[in-house]
Amino acid sequence: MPLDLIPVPTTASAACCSPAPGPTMDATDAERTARTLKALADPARLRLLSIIAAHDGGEACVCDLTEPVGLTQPTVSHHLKVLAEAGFVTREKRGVWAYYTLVPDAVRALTAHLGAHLLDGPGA
Amino acid sequence: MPLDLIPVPTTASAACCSPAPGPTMDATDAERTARTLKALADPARLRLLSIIAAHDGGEACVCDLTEPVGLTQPTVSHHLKVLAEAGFVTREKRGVWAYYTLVPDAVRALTAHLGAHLLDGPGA
DNA sequence: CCGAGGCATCGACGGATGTCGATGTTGACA
DNA sequence: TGTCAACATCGACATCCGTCGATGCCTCGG
Repeated sequence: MPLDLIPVPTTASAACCSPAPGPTMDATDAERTARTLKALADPARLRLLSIIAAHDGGEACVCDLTEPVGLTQPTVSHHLKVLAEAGFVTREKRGVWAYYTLVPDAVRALTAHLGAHLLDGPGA
Repeated sequence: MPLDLIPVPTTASAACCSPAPGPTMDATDAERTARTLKALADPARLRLLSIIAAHDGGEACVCDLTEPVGLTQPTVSHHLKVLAEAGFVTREKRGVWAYYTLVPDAVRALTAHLGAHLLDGPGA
């Protein structure tokens, strides 16, 4: 595109609309990070993770979780599935019970990723 | 409800359904944290924050943000409002332009809060 | 005083999400 | 083998959320 076709802002008094000095988060990364954050952005799921983390060994079965959060068993199962798909917990079936275990590295990876892009960003 | 009406699990072979050893995140805190996380759990808002953080001084005006994210101006304005209400950015109007500034402490507070409840939880 | 431009708000629409009851699946035990 | 219990899946519903076009507000320049 010819540069002389771009209208020069003759009345632009101050310096505004600079393109973006440093590199920013690309669309793919933003989508992945947003999906991971969505898994955490729910009161029930936060409480479930907190209860699991409070248990010895960082694991708990569904029957430990249904009553404290005040939701039905299918709903709790659904939330645990969301957390598992996001990588925050792993599922292990022992006999009749299903034990969910916290994955601390998933939490650490998320917080580190946010910090890298928003705090110690390459542009700062 | 009379306790003797509760059927005793005579066949409960293993130890399951323990109440919860350590203290967990209460409902109010979970709701507040979830609301803050929801503000971040969107690809457009993550990119907006990233672009703002990449600018010098951690501030940018709306005209800097509309084109990179590929959304209309009203949509960008809406996302910025969500981010401002969650405390991640502050708005300052200079002349005709509105400058949004990143609040790093908001990001740090969130990640620290998550870590405190899910990693170095009081029960671990 | 009037026009232009940057930004916020409004109203509406489609899609995603949380919740439930009902049902299926699977393992333990008699 | 049949029954019970724990958990997952399904279908349905209400609600929330992201997006847009249209419009209003406010500031600057003429």
